[in-house]
Amino acid sequence: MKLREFAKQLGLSPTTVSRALSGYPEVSEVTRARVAEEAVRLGYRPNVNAVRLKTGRAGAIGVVMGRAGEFHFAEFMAGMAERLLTEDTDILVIPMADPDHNDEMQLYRRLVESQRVDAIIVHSPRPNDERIALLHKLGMPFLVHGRSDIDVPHAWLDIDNEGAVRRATSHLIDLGHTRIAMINGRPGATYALHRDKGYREALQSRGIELDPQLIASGNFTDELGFRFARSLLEQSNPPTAIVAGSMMTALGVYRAVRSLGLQVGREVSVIAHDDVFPYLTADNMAPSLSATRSSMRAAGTRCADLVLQLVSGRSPLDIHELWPVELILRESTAPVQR
Amino acid sequence: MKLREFAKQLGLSPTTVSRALSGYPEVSEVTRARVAEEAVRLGYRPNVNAVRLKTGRAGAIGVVMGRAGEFHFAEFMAGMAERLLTEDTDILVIPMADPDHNDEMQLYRRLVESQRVDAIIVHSPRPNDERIALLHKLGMPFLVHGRSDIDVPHAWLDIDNEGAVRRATSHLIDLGHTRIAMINGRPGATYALHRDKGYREALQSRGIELDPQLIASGNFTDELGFRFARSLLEQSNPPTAIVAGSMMTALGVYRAVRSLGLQVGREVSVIAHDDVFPYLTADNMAPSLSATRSSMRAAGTRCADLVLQLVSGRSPLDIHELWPVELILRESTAPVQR
DNA sequence: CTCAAATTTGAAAACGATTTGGTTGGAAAA
DNA sequence: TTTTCCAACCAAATCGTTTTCAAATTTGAG
Repeated sequence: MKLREFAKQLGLSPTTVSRALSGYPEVSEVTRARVAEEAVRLGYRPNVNAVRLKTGRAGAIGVVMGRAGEFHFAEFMAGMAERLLTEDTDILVIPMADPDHNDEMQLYRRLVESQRVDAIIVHSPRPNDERIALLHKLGMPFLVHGRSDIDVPHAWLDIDNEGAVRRATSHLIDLGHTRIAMINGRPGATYALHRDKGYREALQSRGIELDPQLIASGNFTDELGFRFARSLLEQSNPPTAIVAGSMMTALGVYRAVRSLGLQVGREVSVIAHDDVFPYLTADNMAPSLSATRSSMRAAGTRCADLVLQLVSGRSPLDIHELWPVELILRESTAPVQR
Repeated sequence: MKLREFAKQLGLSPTTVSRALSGYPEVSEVTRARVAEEAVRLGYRPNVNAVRLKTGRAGAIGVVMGRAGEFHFAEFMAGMAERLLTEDTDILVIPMADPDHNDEMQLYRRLVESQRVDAIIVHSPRPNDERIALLHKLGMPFLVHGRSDIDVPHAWLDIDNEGAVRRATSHLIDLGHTRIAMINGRPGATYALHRDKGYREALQSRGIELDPQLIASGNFTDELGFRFARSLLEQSNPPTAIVAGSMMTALGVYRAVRSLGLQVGREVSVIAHDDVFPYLTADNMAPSLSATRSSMRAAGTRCADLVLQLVSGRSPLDIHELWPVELILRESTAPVQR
């Protein structure tokens, strides 16, 4: 059913019908009601492509998905979806070609030029992120999930990674730990730098010298957690505590500790960061896992919200949200054994 | 840059340019080359919305995302993305409103009517799935990821859940186990029925009577695995083996076993189904986890491929792929202890 | 009761591509 | 030489909306 047809059935012009449905003021309430009602009854629905062509709006916001298939991606998306449910806006998932650099720039450029999205969400930005510069230059609205130091105005939402790790580390120091290992994310992303900073600051402020051997970084897999923890704990001067970075690495760390006949929450304390997954909870681990917590799903919801505001004209200049992170203490952290 | 403008710069008509770029035969090779080259140089790119309006193609395939934020969703998507990278097709993620029934039908209906997608992938179908009937009725191309008994012709791709669980269970029986518990997915979905069937058949063919107490079902969370395994193992007549359903429930089961001072691969054997995640591998669990394995990512890739074929006219009638599942034996399965 | 102002409605021109149904000029066939 | 055919190109219609500008209708003041 097309507009023409539908309008004819109502004995109205396409103009009026279009206006009635899009909520313009210059149509009487009585006809608006009638149009709305009949639209449902006869099943009229504007052709989305025609609308988009005419209005120039794409009706979608783009999310570039890395190749790694990060496990928190689904949660973030679910959060976005929740917010966009009532909106007439889609989520467009754009696969990232290669981790290759030029290619990624090409990807963003093409995405903008093809006008398939009204805005883009940029994940895991780097301190000096070309994507941000590019999007800004191209005039595409975008929201950065994470932070960047780049000298280009942009909207962002991030969690306080630095503070989270600082508090986690400090707490371990409070418990008497001095050899504290740390598993970070892939080097390059700002959040990894922030975590590193939080870790260093906590140590430094308590006069503990940093041992570079105690730091690892890479994708948040259980394997990384296992290998690193295991190799450290086998050494002569093992750490007594580990800041594990993510739920998956924490699983690996737990396994490593057990495999050596040690016990988490006794010989080794562990704190991880918990993005809050429905299928794997810190509370349920054994022993329950102390964690810095921040809901990835909530972040997705809020990001969607902010992007909608961005699209409808809000300036990116004053969109800067830094979410605090809670530290929840459970059984995996305990005073250092002597 | 619009087509008009671009064509004028080349001294050609929009017609010829359009044809040159879309690979029509009635344009000379030399002009085609020139057009292609200049398009890159001047940065001309057809407006996607105009193309879609004119051709009636949406250039996107829809995937409805459940609210649960299942952890395998990201992998499936990553797989799809891989295939669609070179194609000019987007993935549209549609949030599912409520698990409420009517709403879901509404969702699909609206999705089809709004013409935002060229095809839809339906996940976790039920034996008699109204969504399938609806999509068929509405004439929207779709691919079912999973199977349905519904009496409507449709394309599908599924893994052999029944065979996988049958083999897993049989193997446990071969090892001497007779009390074998089973954790299934949410009741209702066909795959859960298939798994149940595989389980029952394996038992029956070996003359083992089924104990309904040994079966659980629900979302694949570590919590479910833990609670169920724990409660069973505390009983007077505990199972000696558990078919754990998923990696996450397997984690819970492992925890439960350990929490009771028992050992996986000794007092209790465990087999799970592994969708192959980069961040959590069966091989890395301790003890390493015997698993039926089938790559979710590969399924995503293939589904994308099939959907593309569907869109370009291939009949759904002969698209039926049943993927075999490998059973990989590791340390978590061992002969029953006596 | 008139006339201007305010409220509703419509006709037609976009939006930016694709595609139908021609032209055109030159080579091959008669 | 004339006719036929083909390759290469183009003008204009079209996809289904939104929106500008103008017309018709109603309202309210004088």
